[in-house]
Amino acid sequence: MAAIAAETRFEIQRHRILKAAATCFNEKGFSGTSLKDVSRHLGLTDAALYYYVKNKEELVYQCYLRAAELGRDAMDQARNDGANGFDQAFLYIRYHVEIMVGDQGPVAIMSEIPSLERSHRNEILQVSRQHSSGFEQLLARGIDDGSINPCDVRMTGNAIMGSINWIPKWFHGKASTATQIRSEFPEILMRGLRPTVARE
Amino acid sequence: MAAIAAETRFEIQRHRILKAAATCFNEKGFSGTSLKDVSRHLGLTDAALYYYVKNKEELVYQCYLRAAELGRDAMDQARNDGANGFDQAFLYIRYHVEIMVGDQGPVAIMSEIPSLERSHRNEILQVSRQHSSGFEQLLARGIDDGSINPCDVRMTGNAIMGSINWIPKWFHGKASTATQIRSEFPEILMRGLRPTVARE
DNA sequence: CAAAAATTTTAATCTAGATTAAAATAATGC
DNA sequence: GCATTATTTTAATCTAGATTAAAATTTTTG
Repeated sequence: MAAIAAETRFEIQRHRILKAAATCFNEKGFSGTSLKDVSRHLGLTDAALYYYVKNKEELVYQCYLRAAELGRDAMDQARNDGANGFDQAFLYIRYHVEIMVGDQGPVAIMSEIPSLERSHRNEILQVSRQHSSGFEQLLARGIDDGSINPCDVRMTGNAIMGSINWIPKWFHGKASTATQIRSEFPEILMRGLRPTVARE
Repeated sequence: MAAIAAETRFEIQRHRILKAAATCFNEKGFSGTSLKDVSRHLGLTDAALYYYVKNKEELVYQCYLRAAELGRDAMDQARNDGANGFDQAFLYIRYHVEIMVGDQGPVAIMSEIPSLERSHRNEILQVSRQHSSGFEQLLARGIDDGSINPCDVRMTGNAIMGSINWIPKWFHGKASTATQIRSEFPEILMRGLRPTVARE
């Protein structure tokens, strides 16, 4: 992950393109955004994009791949940093939210998987499933170690991931809102999971 | 809402079309689904759809409109049936979830607003905002009447609505899952909002 | 600075998919 | 059963947008 070596001009530009594409995809969906939409964001011509990606499908694929990688990083980090299941889940949410609203820039939410070509689709789906089940495991661990109140981890996971995935639909880059999301969302999403105080 | 008068053949068919369209839109997005995709679901030709709607944009518009109306109904009902803020919010979630997984059939999540033509877009956006703020009001009422723990209603509302809106992305009609969602989601989404037991 | 390599644009082409008009078929009222 | 109306299909047309090749421009290197 740590790229000490300076990125080449090519890599930088490619990166900018992915970001612009992610913004557009989140707003209008994959099929709804034309390559002109993307290139306009960068002051380029649509044809120029082909110097960086093979075609439009490849562009989404790369966007989704990046999203998947960032998600995986968040998961690794959370597992590493958290002391128990609750903390790990909490941190995972924090890191994931950071990805959605932070400087890593707009991340494409994976909402048009069917548009990917078969092999790409399978790859993304697989990573995505690992991801969901990874989060469910954190919850399960928390229940196990007593840091999380027993619950249906599958449904709870779906609920929480949905909240996060939907963020780009209403968050449009306003800095103060980003701050709010960062500081409140982890608590909001996890507050129902604290173990109830034992009654004596 | 209660349509005692039998629907005409035309209305029935139109309704079937909207449902098929909603299914497709949720899977591939508005721009990603062709009219062939929709008509194939019904054993029709793409051209036949034009007997029922003016054009493709009108099709999304109708889908979104229907979603908005159902949402409004859920809100009215919840306000009517609930005794306090918490109950109303809880019921709203229940009714809304029912819309997403129940027999009213697939409802198009409003994820490609920008594709609508200006006037339609404004209308849908307006209804949608009323809707969000209506839910936030329920939460505020709950905080007021002591049935909900003080919290940021804006962020909490966004979190909850996101969870619900994302459902179609992972729920694909399996009856047992629908049952699970129905019975668990309202509790999952509201469990963090119960007022903390007063300490004495 | 000149040559080579990298990047971008211009100008076509090509295709999927929206849309329409006219023809064909099915349903309904009498 | 016939005439009328409702519905659907067939067969075009039309267009936006993806893609490509060749030319132009910019950047880098020695």
